[in-house]
Amino acid sequence: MRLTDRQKLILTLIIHEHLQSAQPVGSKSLVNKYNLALSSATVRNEMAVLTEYELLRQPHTSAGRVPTEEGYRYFVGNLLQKSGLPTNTRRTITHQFYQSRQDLEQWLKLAASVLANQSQAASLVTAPHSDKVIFKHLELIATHGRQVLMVAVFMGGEIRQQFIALDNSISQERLSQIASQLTHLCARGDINKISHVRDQLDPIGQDILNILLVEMTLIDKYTTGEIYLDGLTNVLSEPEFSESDEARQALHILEERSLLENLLASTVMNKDIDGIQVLIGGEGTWEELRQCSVVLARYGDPDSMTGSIGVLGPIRMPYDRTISTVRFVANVLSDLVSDTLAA
Amino acid sequence: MRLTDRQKLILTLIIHEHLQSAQPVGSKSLVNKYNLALSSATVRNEMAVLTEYELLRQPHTSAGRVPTEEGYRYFVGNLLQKSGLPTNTRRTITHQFYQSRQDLEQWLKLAASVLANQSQAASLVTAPHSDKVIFKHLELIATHGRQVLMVAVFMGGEIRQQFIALDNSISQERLSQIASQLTHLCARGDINKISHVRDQLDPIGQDILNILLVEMTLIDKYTTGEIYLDGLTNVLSEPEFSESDEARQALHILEERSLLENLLASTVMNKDIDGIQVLIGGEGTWEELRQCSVVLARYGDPDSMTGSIGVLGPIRMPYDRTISTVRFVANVLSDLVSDTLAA
DNA sequence: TTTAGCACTCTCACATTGAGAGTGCTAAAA
DNA sequence: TTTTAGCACTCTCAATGTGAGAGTGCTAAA
Repeated sequence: MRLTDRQKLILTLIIHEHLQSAQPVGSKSLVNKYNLALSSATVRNEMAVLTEYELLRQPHTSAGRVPTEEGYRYFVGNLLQKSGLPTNTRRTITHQFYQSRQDLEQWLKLAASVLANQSQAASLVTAPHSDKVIFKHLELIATHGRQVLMVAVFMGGEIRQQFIALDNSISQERLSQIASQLTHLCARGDINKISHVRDQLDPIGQDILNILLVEMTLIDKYTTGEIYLDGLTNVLSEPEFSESDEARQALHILEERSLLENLLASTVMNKDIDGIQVLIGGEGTWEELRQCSVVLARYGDPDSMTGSIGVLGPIRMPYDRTISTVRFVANVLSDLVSDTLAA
Repeated sequence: MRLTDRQKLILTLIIHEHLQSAQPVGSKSLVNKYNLALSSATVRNEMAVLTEYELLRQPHTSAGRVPTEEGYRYFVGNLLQKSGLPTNTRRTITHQFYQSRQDLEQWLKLAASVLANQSQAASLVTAPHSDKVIFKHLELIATHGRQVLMVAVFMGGEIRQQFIALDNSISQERLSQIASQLTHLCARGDINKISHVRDQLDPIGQDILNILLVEMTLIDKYTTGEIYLDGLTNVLSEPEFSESDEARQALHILEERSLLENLLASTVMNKDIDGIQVLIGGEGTWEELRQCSVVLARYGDPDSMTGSIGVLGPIRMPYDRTISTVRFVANVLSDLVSDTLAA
């Protein structure tokens, strides 16, 4: 399927027009609005060809044309030239980041918020995560009563923590001692090796080791830690989600963590050159995303820790703008993270 | 405004009927459905009285009656007898909790999930928080590069933590030393006292102390830490939220953390006997909640740490069921928390 | 290859209509 | 005094019809 320049132009204009109106686009109105040096009949003929190619679709026999998912894919893949964000937008975003606290969590929340606002859609941001989870350091902190906070640090700076309830209350000194012992025994170890040190521990140490092992299994299994969401209500303003049923389906995937993880896991693999991925209409795989598009990127250092950021909105989405925003925010996050993680 | 028993019965039945149908309830259908030993005319007369009292409302001149917010309030306040959850539901819930990991965070997430599922509405759960924030223990954990995780533990078991980026990379040993020094200097101190110890610290210690002070101010200011939400998409299935605009407004309050905190803060004060609060239709104060009702309870130990749990749904809500569920989950959480926090 | 012209199609907004459900009122019954 | 049967009236809602408007495909001429 090779399109002539004129066909490309018409496809582009139809997408552009449909983006604003959310209505089918007719030949006549297109010619008028964009002052084309063509008659509507010619445009009609070209439209017929594009419809033949399944890049356009007619909702009804005598209605205008609407881009198909395939049409959007062609547009994103072939017609969209890489455009940057306006300078003042970039400045605003950068400014927000450097004004926030020097805190990873703040940055991630802010990233989600910026993405949601800029794209007027829902956004998601995952914390950076490493493939290699090599244990580095353990800390046990008595909080109150029998409750203890266990913090495990892994190479690369990733941490996992959880509250645990011991059988008896133990002093902070004793806890620190156990933590130090475990840290030395397990240092630089992977999961298989670590289970061998159990014999050298007292019962409490063994309990904690067990929990640590569970946690390390989890960190291996779930490729993402915390997921930050924002702008969920934005998608409700889109006309395609005025049917609350459609909206529910779309938001459900964001609320159900396991769905979201699947989505991220399966798309993380095949990046295009830019590291930006655009998933349009579920691509036949994601039933819940049939009405949605997702723009994803990874940030961080591919050699150590990476995380994902993304925007979820209706298929009728301003892809150029969204892609630019996602790309820019990913770069900002990469810079911030690699900066603080550098020795 | 004193109602006769018959008026109370009719109000109850209308609410019950409207709960299922989401439609205005007419006199004739009410008599038929519930086999009342009354004629529809009599019921009509009583309905007229209740309408006079503004407990019922007529959407249109010749339509059936719908309960007003005031009607629901009367119902919840005067007609609802305290009913427990069915035994097997209680068992299911309890089972889920005791099967989950012995971890505060898991419990809170589970509580949100249980509330959302049982009530088929949106739920919120805040972590337990104490009014008195007395510093107890500080831990500094090197993660990677210049990034350090600071964990501050307060009396009662509350913790606050954040990543901080130091100017230079520092060894874990040195960090532990600083943490220990700060712990001793600040132990049992409140904010005002703590700032005096600054002189006794080296520059790095002073930096960290500054951040600690900020964090302690924050913990004082924001009365709630983490907030767990669940079941946001549930409310989208209700017919009153089929207008996506209504739905957006309702969900927005849950998404915007500051709004949510205001809501919690202002309602936490005046409890009814049971500790259960029911906020119907925003009560004139909460514009965003005009279409919603919220059922709130506190859990934990009033003398040390308490948190909030709640359910947000449409005004046409099964209050008896929701209240029972909220009460039960609050009790379960209280038990779990006080159990692990006991020495 | 492009375009003007034309007949045809389909949606959408709007008005009309009749059935159904509900109400209030009045006068009779309990 | 309270309840009820009966009746006229009101209002919604779904179904139906209608005409304007926008769009299409096709054909024949430019």
